[in-house]
Amino acid sequence: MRSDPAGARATSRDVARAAGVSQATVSLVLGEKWHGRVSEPTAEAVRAAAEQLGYRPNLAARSLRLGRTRTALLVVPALTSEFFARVYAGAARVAADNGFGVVLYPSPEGVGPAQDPFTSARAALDGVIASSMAADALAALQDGGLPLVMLDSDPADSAAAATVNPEVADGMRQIAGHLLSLGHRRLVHVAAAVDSWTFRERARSLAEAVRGVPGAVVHTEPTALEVEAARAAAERALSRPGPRPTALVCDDDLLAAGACKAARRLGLRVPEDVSVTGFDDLTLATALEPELTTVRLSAEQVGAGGMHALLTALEGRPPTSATIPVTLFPRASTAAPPPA
Amino acid sequence: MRSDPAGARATSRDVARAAGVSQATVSLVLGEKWHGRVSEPTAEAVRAAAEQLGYRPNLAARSLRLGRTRTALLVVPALTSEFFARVYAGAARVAADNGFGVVLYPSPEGVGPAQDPFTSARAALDGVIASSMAADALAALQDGGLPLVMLDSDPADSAAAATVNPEVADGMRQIAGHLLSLGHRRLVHVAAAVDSWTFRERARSLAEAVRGVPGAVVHTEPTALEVEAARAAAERALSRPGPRPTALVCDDDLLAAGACKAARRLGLRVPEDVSVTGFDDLTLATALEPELTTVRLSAEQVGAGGMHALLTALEGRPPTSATIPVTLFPRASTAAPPPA
DNA sequence: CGGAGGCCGTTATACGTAAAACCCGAGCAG
DNA sequence: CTGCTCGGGTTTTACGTATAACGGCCTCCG
Repeated sequence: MRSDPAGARATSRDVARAAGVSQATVSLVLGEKWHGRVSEPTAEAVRAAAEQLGYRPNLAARSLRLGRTRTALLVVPALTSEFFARVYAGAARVAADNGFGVVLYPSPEGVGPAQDPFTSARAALDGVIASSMAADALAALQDGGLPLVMLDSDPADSAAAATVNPEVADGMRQIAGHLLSLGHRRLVHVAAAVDSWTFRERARSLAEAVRGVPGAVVHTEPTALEVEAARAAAERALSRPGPRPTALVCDDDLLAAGACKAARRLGLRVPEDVSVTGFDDLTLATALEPELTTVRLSAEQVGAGGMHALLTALEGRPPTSATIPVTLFPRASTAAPPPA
Repeated sequence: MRSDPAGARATSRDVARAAGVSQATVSLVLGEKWHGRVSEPTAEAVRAAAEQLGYRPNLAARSLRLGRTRTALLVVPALTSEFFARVYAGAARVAADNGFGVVLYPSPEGVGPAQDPFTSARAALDGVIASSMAADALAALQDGGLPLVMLDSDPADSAAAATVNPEVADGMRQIAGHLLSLGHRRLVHVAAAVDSWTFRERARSLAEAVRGVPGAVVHTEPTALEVEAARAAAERALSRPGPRPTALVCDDDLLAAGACKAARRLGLRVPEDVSVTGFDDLTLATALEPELTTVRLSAEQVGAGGMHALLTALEGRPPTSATIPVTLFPRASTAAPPPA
């Protein structure tokens, strides 16, 4: 219900005039804290006037007045990834439950000059949640002087901030265990060539797991985070001289899709000739054929945990450090290696 | 570079004090419009003080003062879809080129009470871009009194607003033409059971195209927008009594993935026994095997077009109505039907 | 020598809201 | 009768910024 000639939004003063009260009364009534301060008939008149004028509070003015905004900024490296969309969803849910909002800032990859997240966010902020950021990007965020929560990032990058990290090392250990116990010994790590904590951790954990098994080796094949790049990388790895690897351990489900394509192009069947594993358990994992053996890493839980951590930080409590468990989902893309 | 004891952010007045000038001068200098009003040494002193104090303008105060915010709200039905992430990317790019920002509002599907996008957005807004919204949701957005641009929505829902629509009807016509010319006559439309303009348009266009060819029929099988639901739907369609359909026309790539799984579960090969087509050309389309024949609908262009339309609207010019062309990408998931 | 402009700032103000401080009349206890 | 409380409001103020309006001082020209 709006009414005014478009262009001029109604202010609380307009509502006050229409209801025959002062602006302060309008603020009290609509702020829901008028009990015992305003009589019911007056309150009702104010609400009616507000409704009739289509009044919406000016958020800028409110933020300015209150000094806090009940708004968090979520910084993600890329939005096109389902993973970060899910992180957002988790954070937004917890935020909504606590009267907060979440504004998204996809840290631009080359879009103009490196912009300042705080001003580009276009909203006044109470705190920042940064997901999967490299150390330098984090440093910039810390200069904001706002409470900071790091998700999926190296705890060493900022000892002071709260962190929420999925147990990726454990996940990779489970994948390695799964493959090794199936009898695989020659593994390829189709590794995301991205400088971030998660991927470093995945590499470290895989190497460690393999090191514990005599005769097992892992060759690392780096790739960009795209299906085609992963296909090329996997094809390289499968075509190298010497005995063929029997398992492709991919840093995420998208790369695993590329690996599957590589196998097929070389005339190899998955999983009979070569096993493939993913990571994250996105929609893609079960959309592919065969369905991917992967590790489910609940991005929603990461986002939700991040928002919780931020809320406790905003209450002045000391930074927390949470951890999100992961689960192996053995599916159709892995099997025992072919007989030598 | 921040310095103050955390908690108290530096204001322009603090900078002024540090630089030995008035607050107005700080505003002039940092506003880049000081030429001929402030001497170079003074300006330099201000900039130095600002840097040293880690000054960042208070966005709420600035918005309040200026009355406009150079910020647009993008309302999308769901963020987990790569499609909308791309719409955002396109809009954000154009926005950045024009000194604007974009704040995202994923219209929640059941998250608490139907929230008001304008207040939940947490930012003061200049305009709204709504993507793929149903009529009732659009009506709510129009009450905001802000310039509105509709993407991928029924132009009839609001004659007044600007629209940017991909030529989905043309896309579906191309898909139908492709299949019909390959010789297919018994089609199934694996149709998204979502009340929105695009999907209505796709159904309409497909029906129309088939109607023009004697002996061609299309059976509609509705499904939720999920891989598993689509698989079930496609399995139903392929198992119906009577001659088996030879092509599954899916409303988007995700549904096509489900259709492929259905075919495989029934022992049918794609494309030899049954052809499958997608829509949108997301990453998924080329991650699958076989790669999907699909229609590329540039979500980036839709987003970019939406932002352009909003910018012209903000200049007071009359609402525009743009259209985004689509292109058929014939790939490996379609072939001639098997001989009867 | 006086006034008209530049030049380089400063002072003052408004944006819309929330809330602290204040105010007034009525009821009520002492 | 006086002074206090209390309900039901109003007046006032502050948040931080951008900018319009104002004004000293120096120079230059008539």
